[in-house]
Amino acid sequence: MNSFAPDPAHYPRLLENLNPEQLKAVTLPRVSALVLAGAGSGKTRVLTTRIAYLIQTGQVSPAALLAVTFTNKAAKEMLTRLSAMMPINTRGMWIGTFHGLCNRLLRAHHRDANLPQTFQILDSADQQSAIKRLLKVLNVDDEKFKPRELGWFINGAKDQGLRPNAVEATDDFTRRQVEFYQAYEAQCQREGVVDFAELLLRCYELLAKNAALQEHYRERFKFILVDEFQDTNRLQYQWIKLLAGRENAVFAVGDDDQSIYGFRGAEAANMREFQRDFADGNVIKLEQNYRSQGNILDAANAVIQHNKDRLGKNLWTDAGKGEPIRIYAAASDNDEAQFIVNEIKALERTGMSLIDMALLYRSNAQSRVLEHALFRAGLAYRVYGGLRFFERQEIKHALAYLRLAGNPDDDGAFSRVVNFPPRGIGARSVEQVQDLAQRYNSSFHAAAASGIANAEIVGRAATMIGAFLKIIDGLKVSAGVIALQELTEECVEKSGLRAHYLNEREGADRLENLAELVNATAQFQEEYEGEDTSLIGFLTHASLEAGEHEAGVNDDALQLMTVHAAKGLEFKAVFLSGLEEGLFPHDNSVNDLDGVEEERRLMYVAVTRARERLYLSYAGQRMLHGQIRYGIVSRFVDEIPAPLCKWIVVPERQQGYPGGAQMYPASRTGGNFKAEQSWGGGKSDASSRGAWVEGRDSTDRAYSPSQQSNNTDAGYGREGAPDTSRARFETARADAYPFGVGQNVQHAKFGEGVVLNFEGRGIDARVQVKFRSDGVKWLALQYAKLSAA
DNA sequence: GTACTCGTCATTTTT
DNA sequence: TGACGAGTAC
Repeated sequence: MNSFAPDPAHYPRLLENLNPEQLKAVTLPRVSALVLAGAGSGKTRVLTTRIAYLIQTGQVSPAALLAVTFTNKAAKEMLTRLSAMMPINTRGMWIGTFHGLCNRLLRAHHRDANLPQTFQILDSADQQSAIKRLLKVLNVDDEKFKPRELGWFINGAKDQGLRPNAVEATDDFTRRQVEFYQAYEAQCQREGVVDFAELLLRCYELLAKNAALQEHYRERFKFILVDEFQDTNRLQYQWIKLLAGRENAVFAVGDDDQSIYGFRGAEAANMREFQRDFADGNVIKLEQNYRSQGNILDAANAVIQHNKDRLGKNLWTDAGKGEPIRIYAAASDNDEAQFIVNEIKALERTGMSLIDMALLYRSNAQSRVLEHALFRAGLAYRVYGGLRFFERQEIKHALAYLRLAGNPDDDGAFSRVVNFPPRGIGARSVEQVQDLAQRYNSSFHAAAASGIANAEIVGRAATMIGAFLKIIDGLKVSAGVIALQELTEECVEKSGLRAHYLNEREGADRLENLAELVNATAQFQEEYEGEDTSLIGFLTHASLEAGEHEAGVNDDALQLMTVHAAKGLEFKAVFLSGLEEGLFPHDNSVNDLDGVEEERRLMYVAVTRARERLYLSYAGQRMLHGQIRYGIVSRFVDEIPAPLCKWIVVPERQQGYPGGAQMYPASRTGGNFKAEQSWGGGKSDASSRGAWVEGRDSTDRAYSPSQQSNNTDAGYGREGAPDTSRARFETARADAYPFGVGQNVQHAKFGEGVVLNFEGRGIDARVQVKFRSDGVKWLALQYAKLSAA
């Protein structure tokens, strides 16, 4: 009997506690299927349980199955769960990221793929420098052709599966870009390096063009499982189709409502295509949510229902309604931050740990104000999405030496460290080497060597460059003799990196990281024992898994991250900040429908991260790009049904946050709102501070996060439920400006338009108007002849 | 080679 | 506002 034969004593337990849909998905026979898995519906569980089930029932051997994810984290998670479910050696199984699996295939068939066995992988930063280098060589104006944009162009084309000759170029600019793309490909090929997109495209072509290989792998992978299918781009989907052929079963799990990576080429439309191409009606919806309480889920459903292009899905839970969603209209960004701080402290007092709370925002720039407030309050926090370990400057430098040890002809690595640490090889000398390399059509290293030999490089430059070459050659010799860990140590030492950082004022951290790198090599050797522990293996690992070094994950700290980064995670309490038009949805997205729909999915993702408590907040004014921006509440807040929400009103705060009361004068709103208490003994003219909230709706109920103790000193006394938030902002704003947002106006020259936004005060006041024919414009109120229409 | 000044720019991001 | 890159001055 096979080692993967069913174990009746074991596998029924796998299926325990699955709901009917999950069970159906897990136990599907060998057919293709699309599993529409809503947020928190047990997606990963279904995926891994299916794998375990297939193996344990003997339907497939571990080797005949391929499961693909987007992130290393997801792949790892799958492997971990799998090992926990059944005694199995997951090593050698084809479970990994698209890039990881493609890398594996390309290494195995490097000849057929026309790559050196030791090909190196360029990460985004490496790719950028490769592009810059090429721009110099080709003498292209990098003002007109920006490296970043060229990168997008190239990656975009590759993500579509397009080689230069297949890219349609109807205008001159595009033609130039295509030319550059072609030159870039030639450079990469010459240097034996491959960027991320190339990894996939090259692998796709390998299988597409080589019938024998295609046949072999189709024969092998009877079951293909895809995670986060909505995030696949065109090329990735083609790759899956190619591997699947007609026979194999593709089990695709995804959620079109959580497609938030359209901007980097993901095509949620692949899900519809998949239904046509594969599913034969096998669509399973997982709609029971095990994460969030009812109100939160209802809010998420209500928001996402505003999107038109959906496959259709409605989450439900039997967990009960839970807490209302708390919404806070802050006067300013500082006020918002302070509110969040106070609320977090209050939650902490109820016994919730910081680690169970997350503070989310749309864009990274928003974190500063929040961090500042958290820091002042002495709350531990951790910001996700910073620099990753293998992306640090000193690490990249050390890796460059390692790469040169493996392959001295790696021009990217050569350029990076030829004069780092500084060894007197200036820009002139480097240029000289590059020119020679072009003339000889050789690598920088080879050009430098012959240049010195032929006395084309002379004097001081020759001495200095010669010394550098000597270091590289020495490392190369060592690479063949000593183990990876010693080699790394030698790199750090002989390159002079260690000495350099020893002298640098802020070098201590860098030295520590370099020591950590040496540790990482040791760890790598251990972890991958018996596998490819070579230098190349480690370098590949470094490019493909840039940041698995997550320090301090276990500390009890509040988690700060963008909404994007929060996808796939869950927290007891979620604070979603900056819910203002222009920020979320972001300005750059509001002009097209697809853009707004993706933003709305982002909102959906954000909301569904919360298990028990969800706080939404927005600020009437915020510092952005060094200027004060006046915001109105996000449309997404309006899309949440009022009965699910509780509006939190804060009386004047002890310290007083500038811009609060003054911004929203009481005069307009009638002022029958009176706070009954003063919190913390400050001047408590709450009528001016709170006046912009319509008093008639306030419930005057004391609020505390626990709902157990009244009126904690977190400082919130009231909750109100005004009709709509947008209206409130307009009322307030009407004092400062003669027009309200949303109001139709008439301009002498531009004609009819609608008011979108305001900026500045007094004589600086400007108004943003969208005109029917002339688009969106900012007009100075002082000069523009605007009248109400 | 480094320290400075100036200009520019400003979603989201994994591999 | 503030980060970063390019260019300039020593």
